[in-house]
Amino acid sequence: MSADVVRKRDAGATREAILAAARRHFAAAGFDGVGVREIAAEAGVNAALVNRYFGSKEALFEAVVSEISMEAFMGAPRDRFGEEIATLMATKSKSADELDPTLLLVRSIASPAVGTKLRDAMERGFVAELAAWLGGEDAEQRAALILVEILGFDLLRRVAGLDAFSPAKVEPARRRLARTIQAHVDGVDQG
Amino acid sequence: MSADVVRKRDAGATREAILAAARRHFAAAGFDGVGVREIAAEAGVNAALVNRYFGSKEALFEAVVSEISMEAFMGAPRDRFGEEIATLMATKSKSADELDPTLLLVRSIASPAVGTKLRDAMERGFVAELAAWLGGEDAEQRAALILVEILGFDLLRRVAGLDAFSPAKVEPARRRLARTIQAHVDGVDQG
DNA sequence: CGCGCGAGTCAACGATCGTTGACTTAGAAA
DNA sequence: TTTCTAAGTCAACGATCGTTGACTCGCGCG
Repeated sequence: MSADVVRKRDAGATREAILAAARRHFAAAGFDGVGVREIAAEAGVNAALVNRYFGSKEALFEAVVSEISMEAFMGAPRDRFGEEIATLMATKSKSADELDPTLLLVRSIASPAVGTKLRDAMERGFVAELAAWLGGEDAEQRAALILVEILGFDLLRRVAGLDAFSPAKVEPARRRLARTIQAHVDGVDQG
Repeated sequence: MSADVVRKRDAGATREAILAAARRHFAAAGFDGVGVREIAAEAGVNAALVNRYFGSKEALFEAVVSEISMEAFMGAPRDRFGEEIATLMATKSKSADELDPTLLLVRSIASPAVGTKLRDAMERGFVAELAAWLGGEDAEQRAALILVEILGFDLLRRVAGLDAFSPAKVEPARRRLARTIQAHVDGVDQG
C-alpha cells in the first residue's frame, strides 16, 4: 500500500512516486480534499519535495490531469459500444492503484482552482475525440451526452454510493444504461 | 445582492438570513468551498452567530439539505415528463437566489464530511418518491438513472461549463436528453 | 425610568494549509 | 580518499479554517 521501500536517491523515480501518490489521492478525495503532506507521506518523501519538483500543488494536479486519457472507453466496436461501456462502468471497483479519470473529474470539477483546467482536458481529450469518432448529426452533443452518462453514473454509484447501484442491484441499471449510451452512438433522433 | 439592510434584533429573521446565505454559498461553492465567515458576512452578521444558531458548519449544512426537495421535477405529466425536465435542465440559469438542489448535490457530494448525509437525502427525497411514482419493473434503478441524467447534465453544463451545452448549442442535447429520460419513464427494456 | 435577558460582537484558540529558504547528506566523479 | 553537486530534510512563515468563551449592547418588560 504505502511506499515504505527504501528508494535510493533517484530524482526520476521519486518524481514518479509523487505522481503516483497524487493520482490516487486526487482521485480519492479531490483536489481540495487532500494536502500535499499526505501525498508526500505516501510517496515516502518530505512535503517540500513536491513543490521542488512540480512548483506547486496546482502544477502537480496539472501534471496528473495531463496524462489522463479516455482511451479505455474508445476501443469498443461501434455496435457494442453501449454494452461494453456500461459493463465497464457497472463493475469498476474502487480501483485504488490505477489512475481513474472519471473519479478525478467528478471529485475536482467543482474546485475553482482547477475546474477550468479539468474542463479543458475533458473537451480536448474526450468530447472532441469521441465526437470525431461518432460522426453524423450533433456529434459534439452526442459525445457530451455520453459523458453525462459516464460521469453521472460514476458520481452516483461510486462517489455517492447510491443503493440502487449496489452490486446486488446494478444489473438492470447496467442493461438500461447500455441502451441509452448505444442510442447516443447510433445517433437516432426520433423527434 | 448582499444584505446590508439594517435588521432589528430579530432572532428568527437573522436565522433565516443565515440560512438563505448558506443556501446560495453552498450551492455555488460546495460545503468545503465556502467558509462560515463568508456566509455570515452575506447575512450581515458575525461568524460566531452561525455556530450559536446552528451548532456547527456541518449542522448548518444539514439544515440546508433538510429542506431540499425535488418536487419541481415531479409535477410534469407522465407522457411529457422527459420533455419538461430536459427543457428545465437546459434553460436553468445561474439561479443565484433560489435554492438549487442539483448544484448543491453535485458540488458537495464528494465532501467526506457531508457526503453520506447528501446521499441519504437523495435516496429518501428523490429516488424513493420517483420510483414509487414510476412503478413497474426496475422502478428504483430507473429512478436512479433519471437522477444520473439530471445530475450528470448539470455537472457538465453548469459546473464544468462544457461548451457543447452552451446556450447556442444546447438545443440538440436538450432534445436527445428528453428522449433518454422519457425512455426511463416509460420503462421499456428492449433487450 | 431602570433593569434583565438575549441578540450580537470581538478576540483569540489550535489546527491545518501551501509554500519557502536554509540546511544536511548521499553518491558519483576526480 | 577527497570533493562537489544535487537529492532530500527541516523548521518556520503567513494565511485561513471552524470554533469558543467572554464581552457589549439594544430592546421589551416591570
